Amino acid sequence: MTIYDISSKAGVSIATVSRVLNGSDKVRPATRKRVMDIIEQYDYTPNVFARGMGLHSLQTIGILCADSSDLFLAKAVFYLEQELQANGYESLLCCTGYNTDIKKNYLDLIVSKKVDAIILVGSHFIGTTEEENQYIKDASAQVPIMLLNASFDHPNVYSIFCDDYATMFEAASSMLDAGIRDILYLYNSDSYSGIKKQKGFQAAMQGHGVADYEKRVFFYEGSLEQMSEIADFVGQIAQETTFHGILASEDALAIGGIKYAQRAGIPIPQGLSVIGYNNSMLTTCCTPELSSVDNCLKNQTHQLIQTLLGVLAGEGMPTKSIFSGKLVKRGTTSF
Amino acid sequence: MTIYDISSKAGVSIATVSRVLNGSDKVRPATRKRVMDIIEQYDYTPNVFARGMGLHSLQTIGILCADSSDLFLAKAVFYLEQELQANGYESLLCCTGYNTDIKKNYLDLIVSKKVDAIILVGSHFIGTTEEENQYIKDASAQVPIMLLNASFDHPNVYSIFCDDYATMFEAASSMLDAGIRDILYLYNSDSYSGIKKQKGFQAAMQGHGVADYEKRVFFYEGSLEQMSEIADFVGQIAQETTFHGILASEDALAIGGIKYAQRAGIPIPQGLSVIGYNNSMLTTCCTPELSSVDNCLKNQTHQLIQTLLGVLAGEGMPTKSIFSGKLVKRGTTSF
DNA sequence: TTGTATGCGTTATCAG
DNA sequence: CTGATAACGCATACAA
Repeated sequence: MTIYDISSKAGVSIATVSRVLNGSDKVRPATRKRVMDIIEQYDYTPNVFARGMGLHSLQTIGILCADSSDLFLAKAVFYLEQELQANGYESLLCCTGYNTDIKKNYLDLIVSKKVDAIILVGSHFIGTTEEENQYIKDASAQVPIMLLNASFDHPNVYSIFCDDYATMFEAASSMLDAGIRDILYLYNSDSYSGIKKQKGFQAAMQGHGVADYEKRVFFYEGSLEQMSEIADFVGQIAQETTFHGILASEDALAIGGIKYAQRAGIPIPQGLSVIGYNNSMLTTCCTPELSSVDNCLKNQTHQLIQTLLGVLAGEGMPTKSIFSGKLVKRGTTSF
Repeated sequence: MTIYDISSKAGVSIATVSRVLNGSDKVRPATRKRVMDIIEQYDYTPNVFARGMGLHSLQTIGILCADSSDLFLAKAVFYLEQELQANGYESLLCCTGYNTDIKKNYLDLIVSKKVDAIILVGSHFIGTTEEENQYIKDASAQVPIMLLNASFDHPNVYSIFCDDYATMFEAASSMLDAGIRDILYLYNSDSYSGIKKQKGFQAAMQGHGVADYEKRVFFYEGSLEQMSEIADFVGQIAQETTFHGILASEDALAIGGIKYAQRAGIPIPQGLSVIGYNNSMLTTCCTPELSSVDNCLKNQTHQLIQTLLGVLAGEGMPTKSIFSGKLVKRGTTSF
């Protein structure tokens, strides 16, 4: 079934069929109905390739993320795909892994697929040097780039993110205000957002006059799927560092802290306060349940798609949309 | 940049450029090099739409799943995407949700996108009646259908799954053999795989001469992200049913059981044994850690892609690939 | 081994 | 409002 078959069966030209297909208002209702009937009767669907050639678009958005099985990223991808679908766009998903060099290749690849825009999910795609980010500039010359949970200043690049610095600053401050000054900071990523969080923590500690805060920051290298190993890690730290609070850049790390405390017989939150980040489903898995920072992912993804639709429609859209997270208090904190 | 530009710059015809592009061996090495140099110099990439029209393929596989943020499905999607990517295929992701009617529309949609094959992730796509599954038959007339964690007999449909019946039978049997006969079975899905698991449980109970096993099966309706609500649910059951073992069709449900026990002051595993399913990251979040059934998802996805590649290459491939899961013993069981 | 000509199924630009 | 026709960029059968 092609547009020619339909046109001959309906007794019109292919141009008219095309107009009906694309919802042009310059078709007489009677003609439209006649064509529509044939289309439905034969269950005709336009060939996407031919359509792509004409439109230079397939109504498809490329989604790049490091690891779609990561709790946070998976949720982001899910929300994005749902909203895109609702607006008539398909999603081409690419999982790049965390290797920097490979990301560039994937971006090139997906650009060559003629997607209408590209969404970079998570802050792993933004490096600290100009050179590292050159590949994003290059891609942005071809197609709009949307950043979720990251920020980058460049034409045709739109950033939607949570102000992780301020949010972590507040989380740390609330713990400090509660009189807990010997806080451990656990993190596992030096991504754009990871660095912001850490700076927020440090600023809060500094602001409260805590001197040795730099020695209280620990990087965890292992997998976030093995909480007991994270607990081991915290246990090692505990041998040479005293702490009564844990702030983590990821819920999983915080859970490792809780597990350590349970092993060591430290009561939570009396002997140790713990705050996680992302407010994921993990927060309700442990006992007591984990207080965590909600970075309002759903709002972010919604804003991102709205911005994207605006950009594609040629409207002027904000280059940056900044949200602020908030602490969701549960059983691992008493303040 | 088109194939015409390259051909004129290289002083050859577009046919030769096309041959170079497609790795035909009927090109003189010198000519090939000359063309390749121009291609690289101008960073030329063939237009995917035009190529698609010629080849009737975009080297793209459609992936349908109900919810890509579900722990199990997310991992499956991740593994699949990685392996497809490694074999030169792109992934078009669609999250359908759990509504049956909507699934059909999505499948039609993705078929119309001319994907080379479709992977249905999870058993939610298979119904119990012929009529429910008609949409799969229809789609299979157009393109190969791959089922992950489900089974369906039809030409051009390939099933890769874990024998959930036998696996759950064994898990239940091991608990029964340990002398625990008052077992609670928790589940949250009547999908193909969900039914198999439940039947496995029932067969084991029956085989061990437990009479009232049908009254010990409970369906949980709520979200799997709120473990405390699951714990509430288990608490309600406990008011009228005695049990010393819990078998769950999902890790999250099992964790709800653990949380209930912690609240009620029941020691695990002394007073209650718990076994989950999927062996997800949740198993290491709780204390004690959750014994769970590993359904070897990674092996399944690998086998699926191998089968798919074979099918696309026109080779004869097994219609069904069946794996068997195994119980990973952790702290919530003592046998 | 290379070149020519044609088809692929649309969309879009003109006339009418 | 409708129809003819020219792109669109590539693959490929057929010629040379």
